[in-house]
Amino acid sequence: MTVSSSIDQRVSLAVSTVIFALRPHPESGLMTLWLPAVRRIREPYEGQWALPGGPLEADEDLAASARHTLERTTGLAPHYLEQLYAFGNVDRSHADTAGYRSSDRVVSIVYWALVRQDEVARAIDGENVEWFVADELPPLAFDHSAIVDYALARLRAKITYTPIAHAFLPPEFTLADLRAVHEAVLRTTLDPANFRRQALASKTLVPTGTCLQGTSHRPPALYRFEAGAASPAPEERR
Amino acid sequence: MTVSSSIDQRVSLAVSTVIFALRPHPESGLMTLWLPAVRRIREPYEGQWALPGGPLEADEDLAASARHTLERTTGLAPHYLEQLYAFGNVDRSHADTAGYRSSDRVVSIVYWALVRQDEVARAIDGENVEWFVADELPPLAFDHSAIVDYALARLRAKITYTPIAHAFLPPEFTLADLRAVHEAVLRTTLDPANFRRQALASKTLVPTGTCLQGTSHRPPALYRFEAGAASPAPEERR
DNA sequence: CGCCCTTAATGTTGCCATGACTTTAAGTCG
DNA sequence: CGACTTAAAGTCATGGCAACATTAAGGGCG
Repeated sequence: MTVSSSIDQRVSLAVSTVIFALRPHPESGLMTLWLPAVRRIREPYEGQWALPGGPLEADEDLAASARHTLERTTGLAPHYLEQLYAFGNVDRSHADTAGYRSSDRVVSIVYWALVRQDEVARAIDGENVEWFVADELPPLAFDHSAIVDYALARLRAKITYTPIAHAFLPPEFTLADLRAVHEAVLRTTLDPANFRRQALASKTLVPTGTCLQGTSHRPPALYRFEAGAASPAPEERR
Repeated sequence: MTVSSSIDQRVSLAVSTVIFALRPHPESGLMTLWLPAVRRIREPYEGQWALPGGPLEADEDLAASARHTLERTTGLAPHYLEQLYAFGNVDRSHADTAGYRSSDRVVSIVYWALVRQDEVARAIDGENVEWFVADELPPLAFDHSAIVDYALARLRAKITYTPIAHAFLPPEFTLADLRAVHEAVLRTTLDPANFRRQALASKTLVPTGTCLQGTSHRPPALYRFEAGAASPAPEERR
C-alpha cells in the first residue's frame, strides 16, 4: 500500500499483530505466554523472525486487517483484539547492523490479540510460522522486539485492572482456571482465597449453577463471563 | 473484498492533534478545557471545523508531525504529547449526511497535547483557527467529534493516575494551582487537604523552598515537578 | 494595635479494600 | 474409615483514603 503524502514521497502503511496464547512451557511445564512469528523471506532482515502482518488493503478496516493476519498465520479468530500503538519513526525500517539501505519507510499500526487456550491445539501453523515463548524470543526484525516488550507490558498491566483473562479460556471455566491465567501472564502465584474475592467483586462472573465433575477433590463451580461495562477503544466496539 | 492491493490504491496517512489548554469559561469564569479547531476550506465538510493536522511528510516522525501541526496552528510547543489512537475505518471520510462521495481513504494517527496556561496568552491563532470550550464544541467534520470525546476521556482518566497536570502550569506552582488544574479538567471540587497528601505522596513534587508572595493570606509554598519514573510510549522518548 | 478574614498546612477519625492466614466443606483414593 | 486434595468461606491486621477538625501565617481594616 503506497501512500502519497506530498508528491513522490513513499510511506507504506502496514498492520501487524502480536498474538498471545497460553501453552505449557517446554521445560518447566508451567503455563506461559507464547506468540507466533513469521520468517522473513526477503530483505531487509531476510531469514529473521518478525511479527505477522501485512500491508493495509484499501477496502479493509484496521482491526479487520489484524484479524485477517491472525487467521492467515494461525487459522484462529481472536477473542480479544485491541490496537496497541502506531509505530512510525523514520529510521525504524533500517537494518542498522547490516548497513543495508532498506526500502521505503513503513508506518506500522500494531494490534495485540488474545487467543483461546483450547483452540490453540487445533491451530494450523502457516508456512514459515513458528511459536515462541514470549519471554524467550530470538532477536526479531526491525523494531519488533521492542514492540513485543511493549505489548507484554500492556497485557500484564491491563489484566490487573480489566477482566480480559477470560479471553484465554473457554466460555465456562472455574475460578482456578481464571487464576491460572493470571498467574501465567504475571508469572506469580496468587492467593486462591483473595483472588476469588476480588474476582467475584468485579461483578463480571456469573455462576452457571453447575460444577466441574471428574476431579479427585471437591468439585469447583463453573462460571461464565458477562460483560459489565468496558469500552477499550472507540473503533472496535466488538 | 474485491480490490487488489497492487499499485493504484490510495490510502493517505495523516496526523492530527487534539490540543488542550486551560482558559476561563466565557460565562461562568471557571477554568475550563479549550481546544483549537481549523475551518475546512475544501470538500468534504467545507466550512466546518476540524482537528488541526496534515499529511505525514516522508522524512518526519509521527510525533514530530504532531508538533509541527501544533506550532503551525497555535505558535506553541507542547509540554505533553502522546499518541492517542490510529483511526482508519474505511468509511470515516464519508460525509454520510450529505451523501457526498468523499475523496480517498484517510488513516489518521491522532496525538493529544497539553499546552501551558501562561503561554496560551501569547498564542498566535493562525488563519481559520478558533478556540472552543472542549465540552461545547460545534459538530466537527469527519469523525473528529468522537475523537475529541475519546481524547477527553483519556485526559480525564490519565490525570487521575499520572502526574501530567503540571504540563498546564509554569515550572513553579503552588499546590492550589495544581489542584485547580485537576478541578478544571475533572469538573469537580477536591478536598484541599486530601489532595495535598496524595500529591506529595507521589514523590514527583520538589519544594523550591520559596513561597509565593503578594497574597492576602498565608503565603503558599512553591513546588517544582521532578520526573519520577514514567514511560508513556515506546517511541517518543524525546 | 488588635480583631477578623482567608487560605496554608497538619491532625484525627472511621471506613473499606487488600494481604496473610485459618477453618470448614466436599469430593476421590487407598 | 481415614488420608489427601482442592473449594469456599471466614478472620484479622494493615494501609490508603475520604471527611472533618485544628492550628499556622499572612493581609485588611477599624
